[in-house]
Amino acid sequence: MKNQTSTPSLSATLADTIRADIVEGRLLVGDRLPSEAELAEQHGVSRATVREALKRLAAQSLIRTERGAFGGAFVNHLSYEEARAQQVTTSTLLLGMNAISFQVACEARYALERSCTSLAAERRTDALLDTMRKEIETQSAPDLSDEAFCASDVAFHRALVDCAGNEVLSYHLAGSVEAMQPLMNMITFTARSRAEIIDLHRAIVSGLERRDVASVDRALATLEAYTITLGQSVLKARATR
Amino acid sequence: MKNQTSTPSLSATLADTIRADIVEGRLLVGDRLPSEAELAEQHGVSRATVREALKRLAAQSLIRTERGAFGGAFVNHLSYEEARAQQVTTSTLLLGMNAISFQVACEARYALERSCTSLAAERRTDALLDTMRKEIETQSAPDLSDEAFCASDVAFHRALVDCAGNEVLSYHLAGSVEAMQPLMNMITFTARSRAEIIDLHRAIVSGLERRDVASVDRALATLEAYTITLGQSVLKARATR
DNA sequence: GACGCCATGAATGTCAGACAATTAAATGTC
DNA sequence: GACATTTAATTGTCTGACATTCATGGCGTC
Repeated sequence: MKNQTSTPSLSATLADTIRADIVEGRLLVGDRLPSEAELAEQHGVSRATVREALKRLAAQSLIRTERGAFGGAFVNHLSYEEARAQQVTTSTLLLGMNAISFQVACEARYALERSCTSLAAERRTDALLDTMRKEIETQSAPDLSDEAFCASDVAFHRALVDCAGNEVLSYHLAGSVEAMQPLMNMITFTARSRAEIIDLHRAIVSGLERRDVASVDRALATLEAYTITLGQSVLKARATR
Repeated sequence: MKNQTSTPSLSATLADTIRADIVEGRLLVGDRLPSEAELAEQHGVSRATVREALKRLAAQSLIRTERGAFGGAFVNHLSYEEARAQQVTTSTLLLGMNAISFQVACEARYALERSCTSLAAERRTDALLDTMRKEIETQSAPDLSDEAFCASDVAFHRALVDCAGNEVLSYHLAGSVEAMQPLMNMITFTARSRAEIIDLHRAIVSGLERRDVASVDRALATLEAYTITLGQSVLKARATR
């Protein structure tokens, strides 16, 4: 009996009702909800309560509100971008709040990422390979900040997962990769380690080019092991400090 | 000029401010936010506006509110369960709203799920194998409804991903598997197809038992192909109707 | 008739003030 | 010390008002 929630608030209940209407298809994308005043009357609550319920739904991108005449609350079309942004927020918080070891997080991330190698090798396009090559160039700049290096790293891996040519897969993988970024940002990348990583990135691109699944997979495995090593040395440095 | 967002509402801005405080670590888990009245004064807005902002954050499970003296809004500890529930809501909506072909969704789901096979074979426990066996028994009941069959299927696959012994991986995979459930529910499972699926489930368990990665992987691949076939025949049946 | 301007009305966004409900802590009582 | 009562702080809800936004339609001018 962890969560009694003795008296769930009216605004929460109303939000749940409307959410169910949307998720279960009784309200379709683009549909306009009744006005706040109408909802208030229909459910026997005040307008303030209705508004709190609507704000809850808006926070989950389930609805969007427009002002002015013929404005109101509309069932939102959830785009991949919005969905991914939400997933990243949630996952980032989850990772940050649960004392998760760097190793476990890394293991999960690379396990997930490797799930796209076979499709990626099969379907990779020249455009995406070019994107990856450009990111490698960016990463090679000697005066690049650690943050910029990480950002380019994320962009590289996003291009990699996009190679699989499956939007749904890209959505899930990009979310999990991005959620790792704050953890990755703890690492200070020396020139030595950057060179190592860039070499592996090159191996990945070259593997995709030759549609050589095994070599891409091997490069990712090596990258995982290397990243974990880096993470552990950071942790050791902190512990002795 | 699709989204000007000319005047973001005060409650949205305030929510963003507090969200940043949480995500960027200025507010830690368990911290208590100032009372609504104090927040209203601090930010020069009314209490109603503050409340709308707080409801937005509560909808994302970033905070939780308690009533009574010494109650208030507290930075929430995001559990795996809450995080997964949110991810499922988002992903389910994304799949439902974007005219995604069953095949693409299925391909993504199984690609992701197969990312845990190697770890699962290595780390599977007897307890989890037992869970999987029990679900297989449930699925074998001849008078089982389609919904119950699907639910047991989800439970089976959740146990499978849990075998990998990595919480983070389980969180991501369970989310993507569950999000597929509404799509799976469209399928009517004949006795013939249930038998086929159960056989493959048995193959998975037996493969894990023997720590035979390749055979688990093969069973999942077959399951993917078979599920896609089933999905397509449903679509054809609908088209000719 | 065509064009631009403005009033109108409907809706959301915000505010102020009040009261109800809840709950932990302080206080009183035995 | 154990138990009942009061108290104060805080969220939850309601009411009524006003501000702001914006599509529509009417009006006047050319």
